Amino acid sequence: MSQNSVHPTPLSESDSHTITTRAARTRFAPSPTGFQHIGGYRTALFSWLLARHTGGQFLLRIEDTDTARTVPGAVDAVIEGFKWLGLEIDEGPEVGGPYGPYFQTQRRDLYLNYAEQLIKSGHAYRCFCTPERLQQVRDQQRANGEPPRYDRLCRRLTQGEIATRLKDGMSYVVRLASPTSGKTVVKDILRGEITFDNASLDDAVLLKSNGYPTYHLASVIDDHLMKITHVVRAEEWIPSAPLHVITYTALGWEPPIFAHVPDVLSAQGGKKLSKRFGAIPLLGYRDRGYLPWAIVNYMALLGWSFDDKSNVLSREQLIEAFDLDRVGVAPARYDEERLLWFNGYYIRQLSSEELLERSLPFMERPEAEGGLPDVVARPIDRELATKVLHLEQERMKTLAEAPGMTSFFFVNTLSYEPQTLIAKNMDAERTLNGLKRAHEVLVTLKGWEAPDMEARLRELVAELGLKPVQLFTSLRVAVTGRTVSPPLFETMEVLGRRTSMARIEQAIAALGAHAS
RNA sequence: GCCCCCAUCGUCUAGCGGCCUAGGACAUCACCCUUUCAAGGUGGAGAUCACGGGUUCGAAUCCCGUUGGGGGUACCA
Repeated sequence: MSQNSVHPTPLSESDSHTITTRAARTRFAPSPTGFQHIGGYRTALFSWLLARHTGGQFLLRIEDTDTARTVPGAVDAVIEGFKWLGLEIDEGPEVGGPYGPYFQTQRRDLYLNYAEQLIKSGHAYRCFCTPERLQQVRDQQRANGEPPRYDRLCRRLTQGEIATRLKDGMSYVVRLASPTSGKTVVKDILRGEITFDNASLDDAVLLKSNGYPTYHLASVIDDHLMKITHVVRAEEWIPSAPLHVITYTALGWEPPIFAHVPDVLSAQGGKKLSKRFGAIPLLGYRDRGYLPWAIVNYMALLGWSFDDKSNVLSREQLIEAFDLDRVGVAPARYDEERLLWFNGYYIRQLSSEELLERSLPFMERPEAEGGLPDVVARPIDRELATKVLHLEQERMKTLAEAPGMTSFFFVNTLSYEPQTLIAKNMDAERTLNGLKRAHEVLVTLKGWEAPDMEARLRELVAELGLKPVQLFTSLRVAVTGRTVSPPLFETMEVLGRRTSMARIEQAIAALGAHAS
């Protein structure tokens, strides 16, 4: 088997069925050269969902063969990201597994052996060309309007010439001997069959001169050895997919099923989401107060849909419903508004305890990092926080908003413009009077419960011939220091009698001074 | 340049030849609820299904072309 074209069979109905029903082993194989963002995790999510849906396994493999670009901490961050999202990894670094190691740098001998095997079988060859010559060739080709490709100089070397160079200690790479005629078909479960003219293929480097494999070799070998059934990866891999198919075949292996999923585009423009174009690392969302499942739910619907109306999906529902067949092929744009909506929705679903546990870290961080004012003692009173959070729950879009929204419950002194005490269609005098009368009414109250306050204060509103807004606005500002707050009476109840009354008194004083 | 992928409301999408005078969600607007803001409810606006040719009794749905966007073109993944 050498330079023949590959003749695949079309994807039939039954193929497509068995393809998604048998237990799938999938993998996410990032290179630790940076920090993964929503785009990468979305691809990983599809992989994970396929594995879970079919009762298979999801593995994590670190493609760290580009040692120069490896970034410290990137591996830990990826794993941390999966943990945070709640997507378990069945095999990989940390958890191990029967097909390890899961770092490609620890599998060098494997790649070397297979490269050797490919050379022996004539599917690959040593190339002694220098980078300079390669560059020169490409420049020339470009100048001639030809597609830049390796000119296969070393493919024509005789055994003797090769031996001489080896003896001279010349460094070399190993290249794939791509077929030069015929066609190679890549079967993609999402896109059907993609046909490539072999004449347009390049003799890709499989093994670098430093002995490390390139993606093209390493991923093929690992995916096969790790028994990966479905390769779910970004669409940027489509152009090199024929090389992979050829390599599988050359090694005598059956290629896995490919699913090239579309990119996630940046919010601003039609560019692929990336650090350069508006992407933030996944864990950045955790720091910004996002709930992991809100992210997962949002990501799942970026390029995949269940039907014409499903929107909010639980973990169980998602796993049950997910199918590769329903993954779209058109790139989707990242939409922060929609993500925020999901986040707000899931925050509203939280129990009091969960809301507390999730919000506390945000409230307790230093003021400079967005936490409550530093004058508020840590740890924060959990009982108070629970009540307060309950009041703000349906208003929060992110957990990071908690400190800002609730600070007036925790501080001793409020600071606001006395002017804001005066409601629309009110004046200072009537406002002052209203506050004084409200104070009188509240003082006489036996208990300190919202329904009571509301009943008595509404009577007062009627007595003063005012509209509820006219009085309640003043009280709101007096008690919270802001014009926007949770419902007034519940707020006062949580705030407590002493604090509420003191604040109303302060407002009266402030307004008195302001008016005079 | 060459190769490849893609194309339905602003955004995510449903649609896989007749159920479409194109459905849902986010965003947006109005109204209701209402002590503010939210949440919730109701309703509206918003897509000549990129364009042009076919095929067909019939096309958003199939085919071809055009345009537009994206990706690849490394001893990076």
